[in-house]
Amino acid sequence: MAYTIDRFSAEVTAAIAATGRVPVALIETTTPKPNIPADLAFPAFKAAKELGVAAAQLAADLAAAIVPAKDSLIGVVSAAGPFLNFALQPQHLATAVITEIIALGPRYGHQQEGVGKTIVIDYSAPNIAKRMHVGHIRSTIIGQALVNIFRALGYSVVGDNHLGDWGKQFGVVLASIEREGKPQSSGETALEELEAMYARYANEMKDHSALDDRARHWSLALEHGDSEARALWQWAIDLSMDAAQRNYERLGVTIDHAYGESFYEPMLDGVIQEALASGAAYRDEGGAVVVEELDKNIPTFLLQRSDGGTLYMTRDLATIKFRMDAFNPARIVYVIGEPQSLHLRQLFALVRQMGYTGETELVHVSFGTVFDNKGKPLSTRGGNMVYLEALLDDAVQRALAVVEHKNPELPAAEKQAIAEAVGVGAVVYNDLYQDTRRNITLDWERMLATEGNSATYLQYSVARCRSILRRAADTGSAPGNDPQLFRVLEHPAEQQLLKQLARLPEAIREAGARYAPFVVADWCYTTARDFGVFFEQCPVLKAESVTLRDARLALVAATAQALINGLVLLGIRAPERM
RNA sequence: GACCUCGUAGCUCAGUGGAUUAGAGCGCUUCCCUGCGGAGGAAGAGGUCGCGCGUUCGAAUCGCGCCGAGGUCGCCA
Repeated sequence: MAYTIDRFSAEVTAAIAATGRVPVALIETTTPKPNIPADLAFPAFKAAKELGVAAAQLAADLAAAIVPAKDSLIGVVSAAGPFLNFALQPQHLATAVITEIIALGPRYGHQQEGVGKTIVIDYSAPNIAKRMHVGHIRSTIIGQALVNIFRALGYSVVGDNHLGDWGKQFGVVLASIEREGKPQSSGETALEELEAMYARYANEMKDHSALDDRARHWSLALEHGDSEARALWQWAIDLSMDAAQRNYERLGVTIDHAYGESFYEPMLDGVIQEALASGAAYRDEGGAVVVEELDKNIPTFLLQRSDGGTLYMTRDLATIKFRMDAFNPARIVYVIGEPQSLHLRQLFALVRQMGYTGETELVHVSFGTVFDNKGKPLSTRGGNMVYLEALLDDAVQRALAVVEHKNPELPAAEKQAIAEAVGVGAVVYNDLYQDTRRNITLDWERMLATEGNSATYLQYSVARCRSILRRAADTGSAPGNDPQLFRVLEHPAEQQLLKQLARLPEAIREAGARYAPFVVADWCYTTARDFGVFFEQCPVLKAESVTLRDARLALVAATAQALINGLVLLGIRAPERM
């Protein structure tokens, strides 16, 4: 599928090549800054240097030599110093963009680059026996957005929820249950009790080695299939996943698999043996399996404890082997916090050394830590932890209050649904509107803002579009569908909006290439702003002519569609009205 | 000590080699409802792009060195 924006780019390259003045290899075009009145530019510096002429002269010669065909997307071609500028032909732009959005509907922006390739995305990964909190929301939300984006790019995406359901930490959970008894409550309350028990135990464990031994004992019992340990373990998993599932549903998160760390238990011996056999690891005097000097910047780490227990790293190693066998992916993407970047560098270095991954690309999409408004990291012990369910509930309550104020006449059920979409959307957007690598400060007011660069503003823009279309339908008019009609959309605000709509495919590609959902978020925001300007300057229902009205209605419909497509990728719903 | 991430307007962020005005939002100062949703739009004030040296015709952008913030570094995950 060649989108309008791609055809324009291809036509520009072809037009330059057709002059015979510049070798094709030297034709690189760039998107000019917004203040430049052009849509694509050819900076002539390199080519001019290569050809031994002045850049400005080359640009001027090319401008004179290029004559776009009548049906070309290329409009005005001009030289501005050393730059050769190409503008889109306004009428052809309008026709091409609107017809392709109408034709593709929900698939507008989707493409084929990933067809035939598989990507495994590892995300969310909540800890069993704990509530989900703001620390988990980032991986969950960013991961799901990446899943959506790569699917839109045509990849076969396998999402995997790598549950923290194993290891010594779980031994601590079991030991604390042994000591204090199993919580009798249910749901998040039971998880809250488990967390408190865990915290008490872990705290005392630091000074009492007997407690530490007991935790290790339970972790080994679990590994060895002890029935009591397994029964408690399964109970904790069911309890935790029920709670997690409620959060996932609200967030629009669906994860294909949830193998969890425990799934890899039977494979751990095998990978340890392979690591030893390959020479990547050795067993030291104490019995621990050590990997060292993979690279001068990779510190030594362990694959097995001296007591025979396995580690996070052991399970991650087995996980990669399993994923290669099961999915043969082109890439495996880990959506995990920045503090784990060393762990992943170590893991990646080891699997490459062992030859597990071949051509497969291993990627760490890291994200920053969440801090409270005083700049302190969120922690259960610090008493400033924010739990996901409570966060969502609070956001929805606030949204509901606004809906009640703005649109009191709506049915109660619809108001509730709107509040859910707006509240949850705000929380989601807070994690997606900026580069994920940054640390974020939990600023309640900023997060739940309904103005400016916010989810609410994007949803509001869609609602305004829908409102116009509803009113049009009420009076018997409808968006035009004759491509020739759209040629009348020559107003600067219309042209600006059309160009922005044309860029969605490009934005999705870039978001994928950079593992950066914020690129899509940014596109949505810019689109909403361009629509806002159009809305002020170009009356639709009261346009000067029926022709113009119907063409504008089509532009409004196309805007709503494209904006919704972008929001869907982010996991944000857009209510019909709000 | 080593390594990783980040440092752009009062605050939150885009901009990741190109065009004599570095862009948004919030906040601040003004303005726009006899037109489709004011959860909107327009205008203004506000910046030594952490600092220095270098590479280049050209650097917020690339390299090196400092400074500052956050993080990590064999038996947690």
